[in-house]
Amino acid sequence: MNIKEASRRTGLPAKTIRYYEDIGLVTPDRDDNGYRSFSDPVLHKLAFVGRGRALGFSINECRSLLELYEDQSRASAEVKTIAAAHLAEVDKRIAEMTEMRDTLAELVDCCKGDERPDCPILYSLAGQD
Amino acid sequence: MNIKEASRRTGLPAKTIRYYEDIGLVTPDRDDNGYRSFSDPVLHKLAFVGRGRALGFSINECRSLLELYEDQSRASAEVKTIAAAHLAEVDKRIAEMTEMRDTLAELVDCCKGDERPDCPILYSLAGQD
DNA sequence: CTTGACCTTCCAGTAACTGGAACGACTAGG
DNA sequence: CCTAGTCGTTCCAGTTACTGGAAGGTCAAG
Repeated sequence: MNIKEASRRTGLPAKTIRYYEDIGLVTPDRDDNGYRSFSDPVLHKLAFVGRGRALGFSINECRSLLELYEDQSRASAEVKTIAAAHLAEVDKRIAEMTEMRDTLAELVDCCKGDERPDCPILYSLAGQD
Repeated sequence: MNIKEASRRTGLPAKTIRYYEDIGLVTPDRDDNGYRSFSDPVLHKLAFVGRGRALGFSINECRSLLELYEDQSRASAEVKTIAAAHLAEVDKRIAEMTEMRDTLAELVDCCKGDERPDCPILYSLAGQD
C-alpha cells in the first residue's frame, strides 16, 4: 500500500507520515521503485500514534507508549504513569486557560465596541486597573 | 535603565525583551556604550505586551492591540473584534482539551496500574474498542 | 588591575509539523 | 510511442515564541 492510501486509512497527512518515518517512529518497507510500502503492522502503529496525538500525548510520549504496547512483558503501571502525568498536565493547562478565558470574557463584556476610543480592554492591558 | 532592571519591572526575561526588539515590537534607545536604555513609554509597552501574552494573545495580536492603544482615534469596536475572536479561539481550545481530558481520565481510571501487561489505555490507543 | 556582574551579538535548538520546489514513476488515452 | 495527470521521492525553508550558549565588550568596586 502506498502512502496516499495509508494516509486515507490512518487519517494522517502523507507529510506527517513521512515525518514520523524521519524521526524513527515507523519504518515502512520500500518497493523497488523507492516508494514506501505500508504493511498492516506499520499502518497500525501510525493509527496508534494518531490516537495518542489526538489525546494530546507528545511525540515522545507516543514513542514510549508504542514501545510499551509492543513489549508483551510491560507492566500496566508504566503506562498508567505516563498517562496520569499527561492528564495532570492537561488539567493544569485547562485550569490556566479557563482563568485566562474568564478574565478575557469579562473585558470583552465591558467593552462597548463602538466608534469611540474608550476601551476597557486596552486600559487593562495598559495596567490601568 | 538597563535591560536587567527593565526585566525586573516588566517580569519579562531579558532574552524575551531582546527578542521583542528584534521583531520590532519595541525600540529602546541606546546609550553610548551600546547598551539598551529603557524609557518609561518603552517599559510600558513591554508590560502591555506581557499582559497581552498572559491573556493568550499571539504576538501579532499584541502588536495590533498595541497599535490600537497608541492610536487615539481608534474605535473600541476594533479592539473588541480582536479580543472576541481570541476569546472564541480560547473557548474552542478549552472545549477540545476538556473532551480530551475526559477520555484520558476515563482510560487512566480503568487501568489497574499493576505489574501485569493488561492495559485498557494501550488497547484504546491500538483501536481495540 | 583584577574580579564579577552586567551588557552585546549571533547561532542554534525546541515541537510538530507544513509548504513548496525539483524531479522520477506509473497509468490511461490517443 | 507520446503525453497528460496523478502519484511518489527528497530536501530545504518556514512556522511560534522564545531559550540556551558561546564569544566577547563594559563597568564599578576593591
